Amino acid sequence: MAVSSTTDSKITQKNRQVILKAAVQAFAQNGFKGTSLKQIADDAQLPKTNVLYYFPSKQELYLSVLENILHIWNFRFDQATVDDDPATVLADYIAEKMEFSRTQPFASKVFAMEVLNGAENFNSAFLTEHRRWMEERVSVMQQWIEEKKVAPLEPEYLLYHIWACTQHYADFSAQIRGLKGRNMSKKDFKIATNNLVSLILTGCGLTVPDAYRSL
Amino acid sequence: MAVSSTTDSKITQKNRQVILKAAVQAFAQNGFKGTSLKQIADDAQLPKTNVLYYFPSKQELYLSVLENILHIWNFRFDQATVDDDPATVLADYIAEKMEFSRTQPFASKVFAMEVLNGAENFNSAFLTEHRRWMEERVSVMQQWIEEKKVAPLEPEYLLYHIWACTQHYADFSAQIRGLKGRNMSKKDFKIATNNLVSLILTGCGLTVPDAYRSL
DNA sequence: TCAAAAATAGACCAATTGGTCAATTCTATA
DNA sequence: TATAGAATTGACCAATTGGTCTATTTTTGA
Repeated sequence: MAVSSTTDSKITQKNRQVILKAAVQAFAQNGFKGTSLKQIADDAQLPKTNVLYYFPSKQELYLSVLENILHIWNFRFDQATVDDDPATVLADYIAEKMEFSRTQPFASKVFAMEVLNGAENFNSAFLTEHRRWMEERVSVMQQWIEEKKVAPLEPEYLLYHIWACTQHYADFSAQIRGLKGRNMSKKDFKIATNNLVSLILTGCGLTVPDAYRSL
Repeated sequence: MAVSSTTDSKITQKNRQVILKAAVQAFAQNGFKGTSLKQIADDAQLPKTNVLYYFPSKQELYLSVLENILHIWNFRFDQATVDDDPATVLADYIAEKMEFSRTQPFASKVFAMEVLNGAENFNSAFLTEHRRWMEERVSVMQQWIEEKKVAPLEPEYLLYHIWACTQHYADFSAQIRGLKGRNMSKKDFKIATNNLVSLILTGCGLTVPDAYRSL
């Protein structure tokens, strides 16, 4: 659904992408109910009727946006096993999620707002996959703990904390901008990432890899 | 503004509170634009006209809700000095914020959504106070670091991470519920708090106080 | 007790909303 | 080049929105 099928014409593909891009930003700024089709159409520089030509309804458009986001989300999930080095795996995962927050803040915000509003638009396929992923990660981390490689923290909560911190830089960028007086630069993100990696890895009893050492 | 003035009658005070309570939940679930006065009125079991009798407009009602939240927010900010024990101060602050997430999830969600949507409704007074508070906390933590009591992490980012993790349990409760299959109990919050305290304090090179030890 | 003020409430309004329909223009291909 | 299908577009519609106005009821305090 989310991926444009190959049977679509060039024009359809382009217009659908233009609309989706405008929609992500609009939904991120005003939520589902707060966003009007006119606003999306204006942003996409298309008449409103055209938006409804490419997406049957506002709800369907929103679901497409959401599906795209979840697709990226899952794509980026790591595939670590027990034999990998916990420090490297966790540090890289944190860095990857930070990079997502930096480059795709609107996607993160739409996801956040959907969850905030009750997450009633996630389909059961996503939830199933999400749970399975979680179980597998928890299992790997539990083995790390048994092997005394990682401090005995609940893996489930550790994952929540990693998500919370990394997504915070996208979702709460307005608050950070207010405090800093400016938007976070690429360099700021680098510093934040290293600080976060250091905090969490040290908190887990791990040594911080050299690549994340400068503070 | 947010605090009901003493000149208001009993009826006014009660009705304003009933409306505010309904409004917090409604705004948390649908955002500002997505919430209708009719919905708030129905939740408050009052005719819509009555809501507009107590609050001049939807915008003013929203600002009142926001001001109440910010008031609580600042109220709870700690007042630690250099001479206090970093471990105790940070652990208690984390626990306090977790308790806020547990008992006032809707307030946290409205705050989150306001920031998510650009934080354009925060008045400059809040921003000024927010910045001042931040500077003072950062200053205290920097001195702790200089005295080698705390690991050399950027205080600013450490605070972001504490906010992110603690608020996550309110703002992303729907996601956690989806993964856990149920809402978090009081006991779950206790476990999450101890895990978080352990993670962050250890990450800062501090010893976890006994009160937060059981995992 | 009784009048002034506070509170309640229904009827109503203009603006915006998501969405439909029919007419027109463009594009690909046989 | 002719034509079928794809794409564009403006006119339009019913429903919902925030908000006003006016009339009625309830409460308060001299």
